[in-house]
Amino acid sequence: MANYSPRLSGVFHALDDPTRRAVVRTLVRGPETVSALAAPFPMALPSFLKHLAVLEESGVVRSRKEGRVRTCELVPRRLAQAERWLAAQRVVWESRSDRMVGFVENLHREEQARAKRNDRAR
Amino acid sequence: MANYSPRLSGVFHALDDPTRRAVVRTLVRGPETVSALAAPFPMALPSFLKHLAVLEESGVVRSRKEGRVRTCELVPRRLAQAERWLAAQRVVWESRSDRMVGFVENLHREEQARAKRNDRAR
DNA sequence: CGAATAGTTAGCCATCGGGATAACTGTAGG
DNA sequence: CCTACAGTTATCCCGATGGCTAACTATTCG
Repeated sequence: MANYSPRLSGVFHALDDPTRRAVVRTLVRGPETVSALAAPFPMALPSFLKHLAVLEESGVVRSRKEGRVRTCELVPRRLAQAERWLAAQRVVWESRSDRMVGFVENLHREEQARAKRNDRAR
Repeated sequence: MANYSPRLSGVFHALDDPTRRAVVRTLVRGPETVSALAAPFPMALPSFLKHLAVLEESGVVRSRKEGRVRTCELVPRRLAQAERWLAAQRVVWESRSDRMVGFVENLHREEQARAKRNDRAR
């Protein structure tokens, strides 16, 4: 198995901050410049740039500079990896729940059978 | 919109560490005691307990103590919230991609039309 | 009872994370 | 050319995180 994936850590870390999630929610609608992205936030630009750096380092965002303007865009692949990890856990959990349901149904059937036997024995 | 959700931050933060993800991967298969969970990891127990504390504080894991044994179990709801957030972003991205495809196809049609006009004009 | 088991609490350390300011670089535009 | 604009870099501050050891509590079992 060996599921140590540092990439996944990077993505989840990138998403653990409200500012960075807000940036993602903007970028899913299309590319934006740095200043356009930064505008809604009450923090200084260098502080905001650190968030962008985290997003880029995690691979969630890519950017290129033309003239003095840097344009950022989303890279959906990493988000998809995180989503798939969560889905995989859910699938295991749900399959277990199914077995639990089966287990409980078995208990019920056995209970009925026992009741029947007792009935006949009475 | 106001999507600041500190809960989501907690969940993503809980998942940004490989040790904690490994714990989740164990717990989706069913409840476990603290020592059983800690056994695979090369760290001291108090260090491991901090990870468990993060998982519990985020609401991803719940635990109860019977006698001297504490048993942990997964709470799937929080993971589901994170998964839904990711899915929502993907949906927006994909709808945009659809529009982009339409846009490019339009460009192509216009290009063809222009070529035709030029053809006639020639 | 006494020893082993299962956690827990307390405190120490180094590094990281999110914020700030100040000063700088490079590109447009008038 | 020179000013305004869009980012960038360099530091600093401080609280949070992830690791450790040591010492402690509370069960269980022989």
